Amino acid sequence: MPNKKGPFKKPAPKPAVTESASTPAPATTKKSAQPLQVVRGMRDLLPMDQAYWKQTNAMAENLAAAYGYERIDTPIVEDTSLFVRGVGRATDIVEKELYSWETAGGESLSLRPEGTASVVRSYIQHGMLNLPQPVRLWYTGPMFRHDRPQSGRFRQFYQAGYEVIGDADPVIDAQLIILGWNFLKGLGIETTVRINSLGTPECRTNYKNALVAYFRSKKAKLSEEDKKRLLKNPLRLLDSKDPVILELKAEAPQIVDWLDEESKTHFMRVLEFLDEVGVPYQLDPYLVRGLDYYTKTVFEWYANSDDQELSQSALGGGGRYDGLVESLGGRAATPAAGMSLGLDRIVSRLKEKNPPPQDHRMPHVDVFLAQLGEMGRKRSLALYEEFREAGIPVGEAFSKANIKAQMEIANKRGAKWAIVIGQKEVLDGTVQIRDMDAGSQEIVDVKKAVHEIKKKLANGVDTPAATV
RNA sequence: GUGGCUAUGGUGAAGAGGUUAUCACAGCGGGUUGUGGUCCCGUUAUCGAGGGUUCGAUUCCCUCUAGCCACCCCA
Repeated sequence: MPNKKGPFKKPAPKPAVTESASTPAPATTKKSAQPLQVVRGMRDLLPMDQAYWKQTNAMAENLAAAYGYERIDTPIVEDTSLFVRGVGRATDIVEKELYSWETAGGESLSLRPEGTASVVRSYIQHGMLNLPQPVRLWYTGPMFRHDRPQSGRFRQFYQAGYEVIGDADPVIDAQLIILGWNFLKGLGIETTVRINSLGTPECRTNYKNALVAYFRSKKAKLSEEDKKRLLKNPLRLLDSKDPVILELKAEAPQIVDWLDEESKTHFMRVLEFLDEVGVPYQLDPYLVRGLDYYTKTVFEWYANSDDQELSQSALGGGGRYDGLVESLGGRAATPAAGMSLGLDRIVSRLKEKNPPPQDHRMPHVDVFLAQLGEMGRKRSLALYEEFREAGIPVGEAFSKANIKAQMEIANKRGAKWAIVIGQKEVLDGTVQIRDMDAGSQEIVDVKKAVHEIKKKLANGVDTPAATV
């Protein structure tokens, strides 16, 4: 629609149509409509999975602190040209996966498909080159790619990324790899890094030429698809699964042989650093990555798994991008490197490793208030505040009248004590404290209820914390 | 974007061209009206949406939507 300003724009009042009067039509009006559901490739992160996300996000934050990264948040929406110039026009990410639209003002905007371009833009825009170098920044948030959904592949997915801008030393590359490796290891996911070097743009061009020349000589054997790729992005031929290519690949020139001395040394040193720390890696001469900005080191983490199916997709990746700052308008050539981790995939691994309990657990409380009658309910409502202020985890089911139902909930929530307040207790100014394990009850002055529970909590054996 | 497979209550499953669509778990309500974790009973689906074939479709066909798998590619 040409005039549409955005998804939240209130629709202009239509000339009175009879259908829905003043109230918005409830979903139940017509049963014939397609049920409402999430947009393709999008998903809800449900309560039952939040513990895994929390754990993952905590890891991201802790490692950021441990390695000296500062948090940065950039907008989800950027000028389309940022990604065209940054990620590369001919990449799949830009060519077919970018969520782009034109605003009423005629700007072309896009949802970020990755984080690095934005961070570099911010680095340039805010003159971070005047900060002590290198600048280490980390971020986390949703990314968007209009891809065909599959398991572990969403159109909105989450990444945590770490960027080091302003330093050319190979130790930076190595430490990024170590960080990611520790990230995954800390969550119980053992990985191996696949690593390669693309060299400088010059090496890459030379190599590309050699590669094109090689495949040209075999052109007769190539499929139409591969011929196209030969023209557009010959490096992509290397990760083709086409058996013909796989066969030809064995004889094809390898990038390592085309690296200049400096790139070669850089690469060797990265590997030496990895050896030093004992991070397992695997040289992969065909690892290319789908973003144009990479130079020299590129890498991806793959889970060590006997299940080959699952080990197909990378859990994260990154590399050096020495030319990006300059190509996005930075004043000087500024070396940089970074990496990002796929949180959705990590969370799904975590969940596989530690399946959630079958029964949906309600949040644990120490004390549960069970009330009877209107007076009891009022007194409980007030007492609830006392417990809350005292910092004692307390639960309630004030909307239930039936005490049996309330006791059931108290039990489900793992309360050690239930406090029963009915009409009788209100009149006496007391409460009954029921020990849920023993089944015994005692009568206590209502004013001493909180104090009494505190005492019990203090000398009672610490209840085994019901985590997750 | 291309091809294939799938779609039954909140979840996981079973089912047959035709009177009340089966089972388990969860949820809610109850078991004579002030007490839990066991037990018993009740209750929750116009079988993804739209259309077609048929006397009749949830079951057959088409389209759409979504998920999964492969390709493409990546996180």
